[in-house]
Amino acid sequence: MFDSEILELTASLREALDRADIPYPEQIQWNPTPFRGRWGIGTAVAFQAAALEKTAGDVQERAREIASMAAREIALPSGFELVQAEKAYINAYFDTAIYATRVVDTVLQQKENFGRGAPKGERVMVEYAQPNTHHSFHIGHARNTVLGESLARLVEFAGFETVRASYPGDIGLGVITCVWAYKKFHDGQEPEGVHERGQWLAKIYYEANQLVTAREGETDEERQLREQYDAERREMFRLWDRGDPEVRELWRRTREWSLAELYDILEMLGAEIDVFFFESDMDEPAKEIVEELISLGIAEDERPEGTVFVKIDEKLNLDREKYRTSVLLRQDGTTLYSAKDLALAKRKFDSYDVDRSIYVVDVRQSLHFDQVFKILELWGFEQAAKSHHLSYGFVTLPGGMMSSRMGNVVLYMDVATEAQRRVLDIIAEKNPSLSEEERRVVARQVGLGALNYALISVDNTKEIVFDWDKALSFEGRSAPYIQNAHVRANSILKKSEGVPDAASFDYELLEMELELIERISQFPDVVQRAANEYKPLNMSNYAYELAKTFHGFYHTVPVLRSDRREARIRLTAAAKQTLANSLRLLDIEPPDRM
RNA sequence: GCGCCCGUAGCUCAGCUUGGAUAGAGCGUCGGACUUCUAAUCCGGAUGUCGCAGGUUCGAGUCCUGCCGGGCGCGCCA
Repeated sequence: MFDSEILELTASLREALDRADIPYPEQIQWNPTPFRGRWGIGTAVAFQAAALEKTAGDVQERAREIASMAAREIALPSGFELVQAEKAYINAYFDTAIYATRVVDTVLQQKENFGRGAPKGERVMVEYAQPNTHHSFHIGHARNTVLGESLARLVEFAGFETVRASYPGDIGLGVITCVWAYKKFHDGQEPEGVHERGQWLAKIYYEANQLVTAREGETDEERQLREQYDAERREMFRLWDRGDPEVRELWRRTREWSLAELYDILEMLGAEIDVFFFESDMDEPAKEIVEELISLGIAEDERPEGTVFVKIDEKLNLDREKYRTSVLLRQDGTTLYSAKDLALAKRKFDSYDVDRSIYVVDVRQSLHFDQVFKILELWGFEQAAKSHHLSYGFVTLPGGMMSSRMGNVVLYMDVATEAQRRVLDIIAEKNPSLSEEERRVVARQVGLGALNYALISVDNTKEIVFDWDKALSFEGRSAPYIQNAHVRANSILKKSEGVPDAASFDYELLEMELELIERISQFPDVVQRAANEYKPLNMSNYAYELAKTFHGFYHTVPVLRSDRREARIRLTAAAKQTLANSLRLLDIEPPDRM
């Protein structure tokens, strides 16, 4: 927020060093000073300068000399009240009256747009929420969706034109296995209720997989039956591939049940998807693309004896195996997911003018996406360089991996329901004055928020072992902690009867006021950083720090009954706004009461 | 065998991409603060070979190399 002043300061520092004929690196890096109760920036450039001189003396000693000389020589730029050397660091302290006013005024002027970046002139597509149909949405899918939605909000807010894409896996042998079992054992049945129906279908999926999976010590009879079932489902997949009307209709109907459930959950999660791609729609284009790749000499065709594949390492002339071989078509000519992802990527680039393409998909598919991006590169798509697989570790259970096929999953709906139930319990105890309606709203905001925060606030590279109490923590480092800060700010503002139009911060700010203002001022930079690194975790860390600072402020700095009432009301309003903006970028709602 | 990821306090994790001032949180634990702007909060105490070993550097939790431990992946599942 203080770019021009920092530029001026840097220029002044450069001049001072030039005059003394001291070498220094091209980039002069300023960092916040680490001292509490003071607000400024510092640089360690004196160390680098001393090292660059390469004289025989002690670098530490020389760095101190340079720092104190430079601090003396620097003309005090506007907006700073002091430049001084501390050890070998050159520190510049802000004129807090000027900056406090600027920060608070900016927030209150820009409101929900505070922190929004300038348009970047690039279009980003974020693909997330790719659950398979005929399964049910579990907590692992929730991690994916919340991560993707938060990322989409971040890149959009940072200034990218953003397209949200979902890519449900609505076809494949797994899907057909479920359709097969439905027809064979449950033909014509259909339970009431979107989620009941979806979960019922997921149960059939699980049961079907039991029937076609080999068990230890099975009898000949059992084995025969299993092989018969397996043949039946594969036959059904072939019929689907040929467009058999009856199979297609059965598939379409059951598919709708899963999609209805998905749409409902996406709405709960606040994810407004702009475009749905379906795996089944990529089937035909994928076949065409494979033919093109064969004719270009990129893919090799060994049908009917073998498959169609790309030997990527060989094409790239790598001597080590890294990207290996990607198989595009089965021996029988049916498409594999690699071929379908190539078709999807092409559609994104050609029909949606995407400059950057982000895929939020779990870490198991890392090799797959490395392969897809390399094939796109070989094929001549320059956007391949700006395609990024945002991988994340899976959500496991204390007993091990979740698997729809094995039927041991924690369903998102169950967690969401329990989360809201727990919030209602706490409200009953702590805030019984809330109306029924308010309780319902708060339970949703806080319950779902807590879960979202638990999923975002762990680095995407790490696995999450799902634990009910940890995922639904309402204390400490959690969404409710941050939401509570927002509620407290709101509560002060409700009693203040309006926010003054202007106020001066030209007084000796208390340590906690200063920290709060400084923290608020960092928000726009955090937005940019999180968006550039595709890392919602940065924002979740910031939101917690901001809330922590506000809670500290709340306890130690009186607002309404103080002689700095006007300034502090404005500061409280700015804090509330920044908390709200931060929470929204995390796909968490900021409640006014809780 | 090859590739990717992880290893920081008793537990769960930030910090590493951009090297910089005493390595931080939460949970748990011990002790304090509610007739006060909502205690889903705050304040204080205790706890660290930052996996190990080298290297680069004035300076390494952060960068490089090797090793150890764990996870995941590696031609017709997605």
